[in-house]
Parts: sequence; C-alpha cells; structure tokens
Amino acid sequence: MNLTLKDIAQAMGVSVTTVSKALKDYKDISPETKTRIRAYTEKVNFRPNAHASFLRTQKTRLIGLVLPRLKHDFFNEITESIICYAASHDYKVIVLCSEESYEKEKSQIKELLQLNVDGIFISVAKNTNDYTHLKQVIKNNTPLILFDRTVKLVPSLQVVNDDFEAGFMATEHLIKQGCKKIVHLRGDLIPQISIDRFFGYKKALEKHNIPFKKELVTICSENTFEEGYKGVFNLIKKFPDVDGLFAITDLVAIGAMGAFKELGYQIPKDVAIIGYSNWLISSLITPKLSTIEQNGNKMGKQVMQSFLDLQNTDGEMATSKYQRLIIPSRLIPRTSSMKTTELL
Amino acid sequence: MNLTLKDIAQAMGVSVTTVSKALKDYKDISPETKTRIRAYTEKVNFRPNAHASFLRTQKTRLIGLVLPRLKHDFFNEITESIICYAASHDYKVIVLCSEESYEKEKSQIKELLQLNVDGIFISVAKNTNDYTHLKQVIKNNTPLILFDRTVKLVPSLQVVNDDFEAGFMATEHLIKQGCKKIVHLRGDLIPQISIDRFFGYKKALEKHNIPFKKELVTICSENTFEEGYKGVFNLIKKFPDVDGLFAITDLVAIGAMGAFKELGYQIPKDVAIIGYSNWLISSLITPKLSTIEQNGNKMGKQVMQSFLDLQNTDGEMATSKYQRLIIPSRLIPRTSSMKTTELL
DNA sequence: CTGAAAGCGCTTACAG
DNA sequence: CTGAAAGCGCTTACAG
Repeated sequence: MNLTLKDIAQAMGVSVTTVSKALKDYKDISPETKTRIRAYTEKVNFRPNAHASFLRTQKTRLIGLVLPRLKHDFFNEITESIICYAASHDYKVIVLCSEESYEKEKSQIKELLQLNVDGIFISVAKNTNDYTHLKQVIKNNTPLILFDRTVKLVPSLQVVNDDFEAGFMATEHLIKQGCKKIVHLRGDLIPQISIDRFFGYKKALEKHNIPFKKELVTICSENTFEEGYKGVFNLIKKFPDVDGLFAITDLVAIGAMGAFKELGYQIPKDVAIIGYSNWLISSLITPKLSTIEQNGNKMGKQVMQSFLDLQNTDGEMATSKYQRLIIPSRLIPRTSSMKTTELL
Repeated sequence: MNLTLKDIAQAMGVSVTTVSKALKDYKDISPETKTRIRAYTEKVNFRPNAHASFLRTQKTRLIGLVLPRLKHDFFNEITESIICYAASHDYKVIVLCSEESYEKEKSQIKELLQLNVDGIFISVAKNTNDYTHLKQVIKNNTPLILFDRTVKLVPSLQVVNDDFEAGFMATEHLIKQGCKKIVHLRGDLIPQISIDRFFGYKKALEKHNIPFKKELVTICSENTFEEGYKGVFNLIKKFPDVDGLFAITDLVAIGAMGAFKELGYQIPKDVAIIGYSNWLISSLITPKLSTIEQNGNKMGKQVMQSFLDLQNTDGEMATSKYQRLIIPSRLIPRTSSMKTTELL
C-alpha cells in the first residue's frame, strides 16, 4: 500500500539510488534532478520508511520517556515540554509509565533498548534502589538523562530542581514571617528530592538558630491530600502551638490546610503554610497557597537540549559522565503564609 | 554493539532460522532446542531488533496518540490510561501534541503514517475543520480511533462522552434545585463536545418549560478561569437575577464562582453552580464544586480495547466504518449547587 | 526437525 | 552526475 523508493524510481525513470540521494540532498545529484524528484515525492506524499532507514543508519529519531506517572501536574508539564521541543527537532517520544513500580521500570528500559531509541529520559519510581537497568543503558551507549527523581549513583546527565535551595527558601520565608515552630510534612525516605527539601528545611532552621525537632517532621510517602490532613491532626495533639508548615507538595499542604481550618486555626494568622510545586489549584483555593514554583517547562526543555548537545559532541559521547544541571526555583508568596506584609 | 540473531546462532551452533523460530515458538522446532536457545537468550538479555522485524511483518506494535495538549486533567488521564493499557498488551505509544494547531496535527499524522504505526488515536484540535488528513489515515488502512473531540464526518470509530446527556443532566439538576434563570458558559462553536453540552442545556430548559434566552449563553472559547470570571461580570450587568450557572468546564465554573463571590452573591443560596469534568481541584475548593464526572480512565481503556478488537477482526477491517461508542458520565452534586437537600 | 535463501525498504561505498 | 550492488537484522516459504 505504501509507496517505496522503488515505486518512485520506476515512475520517474531513474534508479533507487538517485531518488534516495535526491531526497537527502546529496551534492552529487544535479539540481534539476533533485527538483524534479522532490516535486514528485511531494505530490504523491511519499516519505521514506523510517524503519528501513533505521536499519542502515542506526538512528531511529525516537526517544524513550519513562515516568512514574502521568496524572501529575509537574510530570505532565515536563512531558508536554519534552514532546513539543522534541517534535521541533524532528524527534518523536515514546512515553511509558512505570506506575511507581521498579519492576515495570526495569522491563520498560529493556524494551526501549530493543527499540533502539536514540535516547532515554527517565524519572525513577519511588522505590527504585537498584540501578543496574540504568547502567545497562549506559553500557549500551544510549544517551541517558535522569530528571527530577534522579539517582546520584548513576554516572549520567541529571537535570534537577534546586530542591535543597528551595526547601531552604520556603522554610526561611516562614521564619521571616515570624514562625518559630515549623512543621515539615516531608516525602518518603528514598527519593533524592524528598531528602534535599528536608535538608533545606533543616539548614534554614539552623541558620536562624531554631532547634530542629524530629517530632515536627512527618513522612507523607504518597504525597496525598489525606496524608497532609491526617498528618496535621496527629501533630496537633502533641504540638498545638505550631505556627508554620512546609509541605513536600501543594496537595499535601492543601490537606494540611483543611485540617487546620477544621481545628479552628486561622491561616496565616495562627499558622503560616507553604507548599511546593505551584499546582494550578494553589492559586485558586482560599486562602491562596504560597508555594515554590517548579518550572516543568524549563526542565523539559533543558532535558531535551542536553540530549541535543550530546548528539552534537558525540566524539566523546562514548563515556557517559556524571553531571548535574540545576533548574532554579522561585518562591511564590501568597496569602497562606503572609503574616506580615513584608515581601521577600 | 547489540546482539543479533546471527550472534546467537553462532554461539549456539545452530542456524539463524532455528533461533528465530525457537523464539517465536514455532511448532517445528524440538522442545529441547527451544529450551536451550531460550535459556541462552534470556541469559545474554537478547531481544530481536524491532525495526528489522517490522520490515518483514509490517507490524510495529507502535500506536500514535495525538492530543491537542497534555497539560489538562482529562487528556492527561486518558493518556495515562491508554499508555498503561497498551503496555499490558505489548504496544508502545508515541505521544504527539498538536498544541491546538490544525497544521501541526496534519503533519503529525503524516509522520505517524511514515512510521507505520499500527493505529492512530486522536482528539482533534479546536480549529480543525478540514478532515483530509484523517481520511488519509483510513485510506492508508491504518486503524483510526477518534476520542473526546471527535468529528462526526469521519467514518471511523469514535469514543465519546455522552456530552448531550451530561449537559442535560447538569442543567436539569440546577432546575430541580429551583433555578429559573440559568446561565450557560459554553465552549467554542466548532467542537462537537461544546455543541452537545449546549444542546443538553437547551433540552433541559425546554423539558421544564423554561424559555431559552440566548443572552444567557456566553462563549468561553479557551475554557479558562479568566473567561468564566469576566463572563459573569458581563452577564450580571444585564441579568443581576441569574440563579444558576452551568459551565463547559470546572475551571470556567471556578472563575465564575470567584466573580460571584466578589459581587457578593452567596453560593449556592443566590446562585447554584455546576461545572464539568471533575478536575482534582473541584473537590478541594470552597464551596466544593458540583460537576460531571468524565471518566478519562474508562475512555482510555475503551479506546485501546476498541483498537484491540479491530486487530482481532481484521478480516473486515479494510473498510473503516462510522461507529460511536458512548462513555456514560455521572453527576457529582456537591455544595456549590445544593440549594435543597434533595439528592438526585 | 533443521537450514539455505529470498526479501522487507532503505543507505552508501564504489565503479563508471 | 548516475546506478548496480551489498548489507542492515529480521521472518518465513520451501527444500531436505
């Protein structure tokens, strides 16, 4: 059904070689022939079969993107950004979802290698703590880029948010608002982003001579509304005098906010709250939630750009090396944390 | 770098043919040979090159998915659902984003055909009103499934929400709450979903003998918060006595809600509001927004299932035919519309 | 039960 | 400037 080079060659009375070369703009084909052939292929809407072409060139112009999940404002934004930017460079993206499962992630990586994608971009599942599948990619000489949920132990390019800085920024913002007893609803223990945000929180307390109390930190491993909600109810029993809260994610912060409201706390008067991620919802609820902007669009572009850069310097590409590119975040102060009118 | 059938054959002292057949479980290979070969390929982690295989079988096990955008709760959910369900049937999904551009959509379809995907799933851009690119897919004998934003003029499988029914349901719900003067913030003129929801609105008014007034309908073509917000301000000038509002999408409804609040209206006492889509945010704002649940997960599964069904009945597949599969929606009444305590 | 060979649709080194 | 031919890595009809 589909046209082939052979069909075109026959129709035009030239060889398959000539058609192929004309389409790829080889310089040893006469301009007239090129024009003639191009006009025809345009007319009949011919495009060379990508798979056959791959067999010779070893370039598929396909990228594999593995995400823990898609229903998630941040991954979502990154995905759109990568897909669009890739398209503008004539790459297509195969999107896979590990559903937070290490096993799936592993087999998906394998399948992508089988498909000979030109590069793999991945944000790892929460419980991924064996990295042989990622090292396999490197061994296979396929460019690998980790983003957001990265793994420091893998010697590859990594694009991350400045989670430590941002955690620091969020916490210091609360301190500057006068908070003395600040709760942190953190993420699970393994993910680097969760560790880094937590360290940022600690560092800010330290800088401002506020003693760190581990009882004020609660793990919300699934980053859900419910965890934030219940987390606050539990904490409040022991520490009714908390006056600030920094959550790993906006949704957790919103859960916490709900709990505080029910408990009769005024926000931000009694307790100042800040989230993380700047989800759409955060600017629409009451009170508007202060947060940290994670620019998914920027990160997606950086990931794709890094990949393109690798393609251009492939002389050295054989040895994948560890490198971290950090995307700066931004504090977005809103009503939920503004005890004073001071703006940072 | 990658292993090939030839490498395996050499290593095991058999022919390439035998290896290939053993892996594909041909019955004319002895069980012992099969076991031996499989054990080895497992060990060295060999998987046959997908592109070479395609060249013979003409099956890529790739699906092309074209969306107007990804940053969107509903498309998002559908995408995740399709990707996961596809993965469980050993299909991979190439995701493309038309960014609501007909031109991009058109060229993306062309590129997918060039890649010989086994099927194309698409939700069309808002301004797509030429369908030759879609008919091209059918002519090419590639299974085509339209979903959500479909086009009745294309003779293909279409999976849609019951937008008419749902629009009717939403409006009737408001009427049963005692609303007499109901605003509709509708979507743009072209999209079928926008037309159908509007017709549902009209039909409900008609059934309950409420005269339809076109001044009470405002177009929110981008489905944004701002449009909902401004829409209400404009309407209220002429019709300060509106007592109900049905919006094309939750986000528009939330914008409207914001405007009513600012204008001093009580929700739902003065004006009852209902949205559409059940975005995450809708259950988290105050008051909680009544809405129509669009089950993206169900729709994604239905799309993929329909595709699989087509594969199994390929005897007749040559002629693509028009068929509409309707995914039922569900009314989710929440505080924003409950003037009475009556539940439907 | 096993294998030699043709062929899928390209690309490109080589010859003319 | 043009073309014949080899080969990318598979699958499968056919022969034995």
